[in-house]
Amino acid sequence: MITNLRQLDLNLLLVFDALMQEGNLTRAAQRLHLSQSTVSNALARLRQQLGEELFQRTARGMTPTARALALYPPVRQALQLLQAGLGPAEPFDVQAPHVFSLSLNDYAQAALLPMLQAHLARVAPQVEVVAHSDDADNLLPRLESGALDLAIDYLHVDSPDLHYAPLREEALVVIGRKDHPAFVGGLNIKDYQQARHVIVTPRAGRGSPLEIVLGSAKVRRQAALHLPNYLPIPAIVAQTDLLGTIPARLADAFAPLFALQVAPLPFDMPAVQISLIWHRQQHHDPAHLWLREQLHDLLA
Amino acid sequence: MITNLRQLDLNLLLVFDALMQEGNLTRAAQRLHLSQSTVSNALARLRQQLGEELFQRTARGMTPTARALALYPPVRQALQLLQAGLGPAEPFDVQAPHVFSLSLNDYAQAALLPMLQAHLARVAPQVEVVAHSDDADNLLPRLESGALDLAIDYLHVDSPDLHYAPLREEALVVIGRKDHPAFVGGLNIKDYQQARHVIVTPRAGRGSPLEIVLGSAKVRRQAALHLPNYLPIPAIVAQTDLLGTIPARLADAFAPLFALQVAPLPFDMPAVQISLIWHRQQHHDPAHLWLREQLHDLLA
DNA sequence: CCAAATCATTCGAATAATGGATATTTGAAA
DNA sequence: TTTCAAATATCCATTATTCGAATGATTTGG
Repeated sequence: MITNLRQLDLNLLLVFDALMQEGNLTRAAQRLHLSQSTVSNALARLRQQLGEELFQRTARGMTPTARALALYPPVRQALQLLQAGLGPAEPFDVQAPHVFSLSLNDYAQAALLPMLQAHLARVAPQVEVVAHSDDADNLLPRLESGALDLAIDYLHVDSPDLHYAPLREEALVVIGRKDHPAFVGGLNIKDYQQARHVIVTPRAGRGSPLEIVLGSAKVRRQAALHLPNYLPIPAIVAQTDLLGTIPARLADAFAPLFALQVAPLPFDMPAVQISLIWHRQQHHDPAHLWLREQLHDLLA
Repeated sequence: MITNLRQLDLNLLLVFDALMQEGNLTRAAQRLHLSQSTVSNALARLRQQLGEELFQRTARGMTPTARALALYPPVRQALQLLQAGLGPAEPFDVQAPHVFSLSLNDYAQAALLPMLQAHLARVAPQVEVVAHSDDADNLLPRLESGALDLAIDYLHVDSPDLHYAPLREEALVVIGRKDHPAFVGGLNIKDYQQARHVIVTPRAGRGSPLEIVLGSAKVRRQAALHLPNYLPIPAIVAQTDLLGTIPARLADAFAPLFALQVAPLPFDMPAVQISLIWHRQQHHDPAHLWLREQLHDLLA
């Protein structure tokens, strides 16, 4: 079994690929512009290097063994990747089907995806977007593996492999129900500390910018309710005495609907910088570049 | 530029990969257990075969050119694929993160996904499922490219590349609002033909099993409303004089809620066979195999 | 301009790939 | 069974490639 690719002459994989597709050594040789004997020898070498039978001889050619069948998909896919990657770089075809997968929190989903969707429907109708909820934990590996194309987040994971492009800023405000006593005469820091809060659960070990500012300013607040999402907060706040600290744009949208009071933060905090985040593996991919441009144009 | 992979010695890609990662020819040589001169020669050959400069020499090693940076991701990914594919086949790790993408219509989504999700949450909490709506058109290419792992459908695309596994059968029934006159004294075929219907739009050129049976039995019905989905039908039927022909299980669930009348089809029609559909490229993939088993177990 | 680090080139020996000719194997038809 | 056509394997001489040690050339920071 191969554990290191140096144990194998990768050129033999071209022979394997052709052989799997032709099912016939002579025809595979023709396709490769090689002699039949060369291909036979190559196959023998491949068998020897892998230590396994790959084909069984029949009267009409070669039929693959189970092992060969199992080997074929990754080989085919790898060769296809190389073919595409080494050939001339095709620009992204906006008419072609393509799936992008993004990670972003529920507020960002609600704020950005409709805009993005409307734009895509117009300029690239075959393009699909799959949104995943934000999960700080596996961000890097998922971006690296390509399971995620992009993240939209305030997180700053310190890795030389990640690219960041500022997308927009979100200022935070405090919301509370109509007639909430904390807002009388303006919300000050004492009111804020004495109230109980709905907060968005910090993700695995990482404080949000808000938590960090609160921590360094030694402001303590008591959480009565932890949520994984932002969108339910206005409705909850409207029906309780809890305060919520949420993006201003979100507050602006919901405050009228729920008759909420909105107050600026009673302490200094810079707006939260939301960035596009991607892995350098994707940096030069034409499709990826195109999506980044679209997002940037839409939000700047 | 490479148009045919035979123009290139694929083994050189290992050198390229190591060089990209080390940024230093001497260290790359060490990592590959080759001499420095061998790697230098290999690099010269690679440059010659690609017809492009890939690295620029510096005092500390080699920095990649833009071209090399663009080349690297597909190369890295291809090598990783090969490494994984040629190595010993790892069984699927149910604890590891994994994303499966499925195509199935809205009714199947509602009927199957909660079950699947509950099962996965228990046995494979890190596994995510992405559902895509059914689209007969691009099924084969999307399954082939891996954009879709599985389809769940009654479609039978005749391709030697696709595998089918019967999953379950869906019988169809007719629904109408309470007091709908067509149901008086039992729904017969004349009632069915005279009524107007809500129908699910047949997908690109392909009739559903129902359409086919209707066609060959020369039964004509008039559609008043075409929908792309099944789930809205009960609510629509409840508020109109339209009839709907939908899966019995769906009717059973919604008839009580909307006070609907349910009648068997007034003509002979075998139950619709729903199958798991996948591409042979995926047939041996351990993760894929695992998912197929889970689905099969859940529904049989 | 020097020194240290690093990459490129040269060269002969060893190794491996190639393809023409020929032998062997396969499965189906006679 | 025998025969036959189609196909793969093997042999071998030729050609091409790879390897690494030694040496030469280049780069950049000091």
